[in-house]
Amino acid sequence: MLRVYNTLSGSKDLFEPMVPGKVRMYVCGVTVYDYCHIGHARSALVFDVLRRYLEYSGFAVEFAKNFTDVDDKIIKRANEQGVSCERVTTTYIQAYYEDMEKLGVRRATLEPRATEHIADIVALVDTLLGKGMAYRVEGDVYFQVDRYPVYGRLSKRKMDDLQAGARVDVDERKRHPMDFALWKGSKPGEPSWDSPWGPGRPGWHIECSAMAMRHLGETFDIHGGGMDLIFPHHENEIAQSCGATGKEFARYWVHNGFVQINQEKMSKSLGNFFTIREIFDKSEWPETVTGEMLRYFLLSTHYRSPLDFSDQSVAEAKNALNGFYDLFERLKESAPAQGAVDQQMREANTRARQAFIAAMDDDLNTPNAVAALQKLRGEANKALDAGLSAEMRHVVREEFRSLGAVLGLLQPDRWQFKSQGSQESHGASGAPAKRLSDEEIAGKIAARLVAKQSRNYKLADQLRAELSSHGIIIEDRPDGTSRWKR
RNA sequence: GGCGCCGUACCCAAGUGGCUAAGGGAGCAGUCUGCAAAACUGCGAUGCGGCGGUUCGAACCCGCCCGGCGCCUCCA
Repeated sequence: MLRVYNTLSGSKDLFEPMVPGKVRMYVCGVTVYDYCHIGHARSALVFDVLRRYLEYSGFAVEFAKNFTDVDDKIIKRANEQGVSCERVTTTYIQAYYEDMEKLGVRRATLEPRATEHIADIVALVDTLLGKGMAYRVEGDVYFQVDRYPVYGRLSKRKMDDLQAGARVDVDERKRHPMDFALWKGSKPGEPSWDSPWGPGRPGWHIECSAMAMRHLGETFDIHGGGMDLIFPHHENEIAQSCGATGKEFARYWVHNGFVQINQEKMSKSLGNFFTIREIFDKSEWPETVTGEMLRYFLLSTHYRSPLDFSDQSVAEAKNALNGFYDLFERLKESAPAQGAVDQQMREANTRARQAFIAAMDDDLNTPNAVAALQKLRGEANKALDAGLSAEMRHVVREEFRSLGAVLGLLQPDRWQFKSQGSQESHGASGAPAKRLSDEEIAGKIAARLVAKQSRNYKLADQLRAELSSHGIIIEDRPDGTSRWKR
C-alpha cells in the first residue's frame, strides 16, 4: 500500500483514491514561454514515476497536466520577438514535447490549455462573484481571501505573518494585500476574451482550478507540482476552488524538491540554470543513453530532497547504468537448459521485487528502489558465474524490464552494445571525430580474432587500441568471441 | 521579521529509537584472462555537523550552537 507525503496534512498518508481502482491526478505543467530546464525535468519525471507506479499497482490513472499558454511572461516574450503569443506558445509546447520524449516522460492522458478553457474560467469567476468571495475593480476581478477563513492551510501560514513579510508594494485597489487576481482586464494589444467584466484574460491561479474541475471533477485525488508552487499558487487554487464548490479540492498534495546548482536554487532569475536541450546537446553519448543517465541521476535522490546537479553526478549515473547493461548482455548469451542456481535466482528475483515495491510504497523512495535493483544485479552476476539456465536468464531480464519500466529505466534492448545501427545523435558541439561504422568495427574485431588465434597478440592489441581510440571497448567472451560497446 | 528544510565515508545517497549504519560511483588489493575489459572476492564511517539532555538503548526524540539552503514576489 502506497503512502505519500501530503503537504496538506504534513504527514505520509496512506493513499486511497475516492473511487476504488481509479486515480485522478492533476499536475501543474509549464508556462510555455521558454525552454525547459533540468528543474522542470525533475518535476515532470517525479510525477511521471508516480503515475507509472500507480499504474503498476493496478490503478487506472487519469492524469491531467496543463500548459499555461496565457501569461505576462508570454506576452513579454512575444513582444520582444515581435511575434504573436500563439507563435510563442506553439514553439515552446513543441519544444516541451521534444525534451520530454528524450527523457522518456510519458504524455499525460489530458493536456489542457488555459486558452481552451476560458468559458470554464469565466463561469468559475462568476460563481465566486455570486458568492461574494470576489469583487470587481474596474475591469479586474479579485478573490477576497478573508472570505475564505482557512486561507493558509496548505502552506501553514497565517494571514498576519504574510502581511508582515510582504515584500511587494500592495495594489491600493485591493481590499486585502493577499487578495489575488482571478481576471485581468486586458490592455490594448494583449490577448483578450470577452467576459461579463469586459475584455480580459485569466489570472494565473484560476486556470488550474477550472481545468482540474472540468476534467477531473470538483474533488479529485492528487495534485502535484514543484515546492515553490505551494505558496501562493496552490494555496490560492484551494481558496478559490473550495470557495466556489464548498467541497475539498484535491485530497493529496504532492510537491517535489528543487534542483540546485552548487547548493543554490536553480532559477531563471538567478541565471544559473541548464536547459534540457543544452544538456543533450553537450552530451557525448547517444540520446537514449543521455536520457537514461539523466533519469537515473534524477531518481537517485528522493523526490522531496534538494538535488545538486553536476556533470560528475550525471557521469556517475552513466557508470552505474553500465553495470546493468553489461549484465543484460551476459544474460543474452547462450546457456544450457539446466542451471545450478536457478532456484536461488528465482528467490532473489522475488525478494528484489518485494524490496522494490516496499521502497516505492514508502513515499516513492526511488533511491531505495534503485538499490533493490542494484542488489539484484549483483545476485544475477553471481548466479551467472555459478550457472544459470537459458530460461532463468530470460526471467531475470524480464524482471529488470518490468521493474525498470516503473522508473522508466533499464529496458534491456535500449542501449545498443553490438552491431545495431549507429544513428548519429551526437550533440551540436564539435563534430565528433570520424565515427566508425559498424562494418568497420566488425572488420577490425574479426581481424583481431584472427590475430589472437594465431597468437599474434601484438597485432591484436594494436587493433584494440585503434578501436579504443574511437571510444569502442571490446570485451572478450570465454568462448573466444568478442562483444563491443561504445 | 514570519514559516520551513538540510548537514551520514573521497563523491552521490538510503536509513529517523534497538540485528554487524543500505545501495551506487571512485580508489586499492586479489581471483579469472595471452593482455585487457567485464564479473566475482576482500578493504573502506567504533561513527552519522558540534555540545548537552531524555532513554536500558539515539544518526534517528528534545534543547542550544555552528554551517548551508528554501518560501513569504514570477518560478518546477
